[in-house]
Amino acid sequence: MDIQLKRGLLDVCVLAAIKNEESYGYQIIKDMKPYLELSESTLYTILKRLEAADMLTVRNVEHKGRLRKYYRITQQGLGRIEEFKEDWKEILSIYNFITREDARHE
Amino acid sequence: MDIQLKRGLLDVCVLAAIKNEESYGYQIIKDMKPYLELSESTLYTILKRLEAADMLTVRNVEHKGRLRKYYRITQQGLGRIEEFKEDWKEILSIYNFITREDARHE
DNA sequence: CTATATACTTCGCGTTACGATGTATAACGT
DNA sequence: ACGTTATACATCGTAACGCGAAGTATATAG
Repeated sequence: MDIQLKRGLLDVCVLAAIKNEESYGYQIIKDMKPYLELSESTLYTILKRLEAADMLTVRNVEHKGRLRKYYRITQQGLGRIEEFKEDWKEILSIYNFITREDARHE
Repeated sequence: MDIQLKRGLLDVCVLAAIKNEESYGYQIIKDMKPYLELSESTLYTILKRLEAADMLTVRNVEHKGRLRKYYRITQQGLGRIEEFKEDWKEILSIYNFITREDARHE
């Protein structure tokens, strides 16, 4: 899919991935893969951005000698998802504009 | 609306605005305003980009002492709109992922 | 013993939306 | 007569963002 189209969807998508239970980077990528593929560099950048914006909190966990950072969504993060749902109405209106047919040819 | 969400929509939106009949910059902004507001600097950048990509052709017209550039969509431009319709299916799938409810709380 | 999977990090690049600013004419209000 | 708004397009600099490339390090599978 077009890279530009993914923008704006990615942030909310990551929040949605941890909406119901905390998760960590590598797992998030796998969970989102069927819907949206994103590279590791992209995800970890997004996670840092969302943390800076208080959309999620981080918890370090030692797992089989490797570091795992578990991310949990905050109230603000949940609010961001709700905002997206509002924006979606506008997106639909734009979609209708793009796919509308010329009345003269109907 | 979130700026990022507009990306990827803008290009196709401009193409859609001239899909049925040629138009010029200032008019396009007015036509799109109910759906999507964009600044002049943004639009003219997009129009140049689309022209470079052979998505549209330009025709200079003298109108009341002012220059008007009429833009007409090409076959490639129409193809781009069709591509978007394909991408839309993926967008919907992402939307469903974002707005899905936790099964345990249903 | 080598390759793959797991897990997170950093750097640099290219694309892009936009505000600010500029140029120039016509129409409208008072 | 004069100022403001509308018309119409152009350029520049900035900041945000996605991603490929490369790095570090351990565990598991073939």
